[in-house]
Amino acid sequence: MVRKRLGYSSRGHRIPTMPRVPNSARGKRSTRRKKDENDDMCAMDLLATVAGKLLADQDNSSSVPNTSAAKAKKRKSVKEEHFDEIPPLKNVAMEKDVGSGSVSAFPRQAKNCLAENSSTRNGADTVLESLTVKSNMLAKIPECGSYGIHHAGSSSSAEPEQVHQAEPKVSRRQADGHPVAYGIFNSVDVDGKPPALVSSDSSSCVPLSSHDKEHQTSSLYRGVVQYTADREDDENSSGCTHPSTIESKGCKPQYLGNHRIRKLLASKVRKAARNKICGGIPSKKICGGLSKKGSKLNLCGKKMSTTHQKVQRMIFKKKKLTHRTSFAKEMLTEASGTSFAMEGQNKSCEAENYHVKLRIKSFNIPELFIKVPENATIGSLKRAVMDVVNSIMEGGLRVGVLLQGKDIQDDNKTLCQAGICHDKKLNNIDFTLECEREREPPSGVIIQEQMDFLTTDMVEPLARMKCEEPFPEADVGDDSQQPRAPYRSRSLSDLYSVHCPVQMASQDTTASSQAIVPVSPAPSDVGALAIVPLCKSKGSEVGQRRMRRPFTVGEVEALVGAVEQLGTGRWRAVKTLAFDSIDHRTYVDLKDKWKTLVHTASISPQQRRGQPVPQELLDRVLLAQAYWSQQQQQARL
DNA sequence: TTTAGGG
DNA sequence: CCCTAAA
Repeated sequence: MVRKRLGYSSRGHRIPTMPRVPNSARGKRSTRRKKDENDDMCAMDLLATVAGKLLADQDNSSSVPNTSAAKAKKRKSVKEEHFDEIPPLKNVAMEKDVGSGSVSAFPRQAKNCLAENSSTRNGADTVLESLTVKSNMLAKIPECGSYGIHHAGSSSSAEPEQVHQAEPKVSRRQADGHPVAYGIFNSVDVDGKPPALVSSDSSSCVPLSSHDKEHQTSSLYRGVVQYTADREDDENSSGCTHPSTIESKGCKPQYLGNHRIRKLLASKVRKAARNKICGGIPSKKICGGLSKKGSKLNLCGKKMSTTHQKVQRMIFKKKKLTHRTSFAKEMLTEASGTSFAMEGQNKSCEAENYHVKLRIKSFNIPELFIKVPENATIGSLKRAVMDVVNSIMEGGLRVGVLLQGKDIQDDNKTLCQAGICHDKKLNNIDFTLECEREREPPSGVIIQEQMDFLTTDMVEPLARMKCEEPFPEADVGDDSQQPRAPYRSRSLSDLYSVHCPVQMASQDTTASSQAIVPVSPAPSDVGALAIVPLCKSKGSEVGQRRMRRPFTVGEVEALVGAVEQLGTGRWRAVKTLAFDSIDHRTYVDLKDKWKTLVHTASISPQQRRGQPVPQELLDRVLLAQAYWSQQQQQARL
């Protein structure tokens, strides 16, 4: 019998008579995420939804304004609208110190259409088409990578969250889709030195992420953020400064009537969210000099307002902002000079190691749309902006690397392997900052209050926003080797080791993203996890795509062993047997992995990608696959 | 909820 | 990995 041949008999495997018996019922994650959407929904709605989610974050986090708590409570609603056309009329500059309010912005979704399409601006009043914000921001990046913003002015040092609270809340709903990119840093020098760090002076830092809040990082960078309006496309201007008018261009399909489209959209959203997430927009790229396109998020007012509507439906003005942030150019102290954000240099010649020198001068931020009533104060507007910015940052960031437009996802690959060598020209490298976090939007949210709040003049001295530099970036500078992964370290591995009996192969997950990503720690090893701060928080947003976590050799080994024993039709059992403690591997994942293993085993080694799986395991895969396939057939008969 | 497969 | 039809 086959069994014999395989040696299964020795193990006492039983023949699976019923391969498909489900064992336990543990569910994993639900698969269906988007169902909510109505068919009818148009893209706008979707966007709105996303935006709402994003906003929600803000709400949570934001809280009290420094100035007065009371005020804080009031909220204004800010909505973003999609008004496209609006050229960036005004720029609002936030001055560093000025006290200010925070403004919440809504990210625009890149997705499409939404906002952009609509071209009308509303009231002319509106006004802020584009905001240019210049501020010094300190962002902190929590360990997680989330950024904290500090507001200086306010007296307080606020605890992190507080800073804004007062601000109007923005309801965000959908944010998912887009990642928000913030420009956070100004420049990163490869050398690793962060440009000037600003200490948080007066300002207190407020971590964006509300949850984590605690993190404060040490180094802060200051940067100037400019928002320019760009569309998603904006190509990049290196200068970034140009505000572009946004027209509806970005939008593509406005209305998706079909199912298919919707689906697509949804998935795109999801993806976007994942990647960018918070922002909603697609990730932005950060390019050094070149601008990349900033993504925009749009929040659609419709949904958002739902709740809000409640009270006052104020008239909001819409603003569109796009921003690009060029982070503090000032900061660049050292670097200054070059316009490019990134440069590859050969400096390495020096020797030692070949280091790739990269400079990230600025990051682009997606467009933000804010709606505020005409009678709102400037302070409130500022606050709203701040809010938005904070919310964006709260989520935690993920850094992505694009080489010639292609996203390099293999975190284990060395720069050199990826084509980023000291001796090459690196004019095609882009970095993306994506917001990781997802939160649920509080639904209705606060809009009205915000309004009130607007009224008040609270101007708090938030004046400056400082952005701390995220570690990753810093790292980048330093070691050319892997720009992106600061924390990386092995948090994942650690986790694994803990949970999984199997040893993880050496995988070095360097990817920053991983580091950032929340990993659900097993209860037991929390400590290990700590390293990875993520904000994952509970639910990720709906749309988020899970982070890619390649199977390690150890996992493959465990999978193969389990399948050998249980067969190929009992994934739930396999999960329980070998991956019970590994939360992020669902039985569907195991099934999928098995599928790929079978495929991998059947192709030539040269065609295989990723970390090589020992041939011995692949042989077992084929054997087990053959054996169990036969068993299933017999069972059928 | 699981399986099983296509995408 | 995601998404879903079936079971």
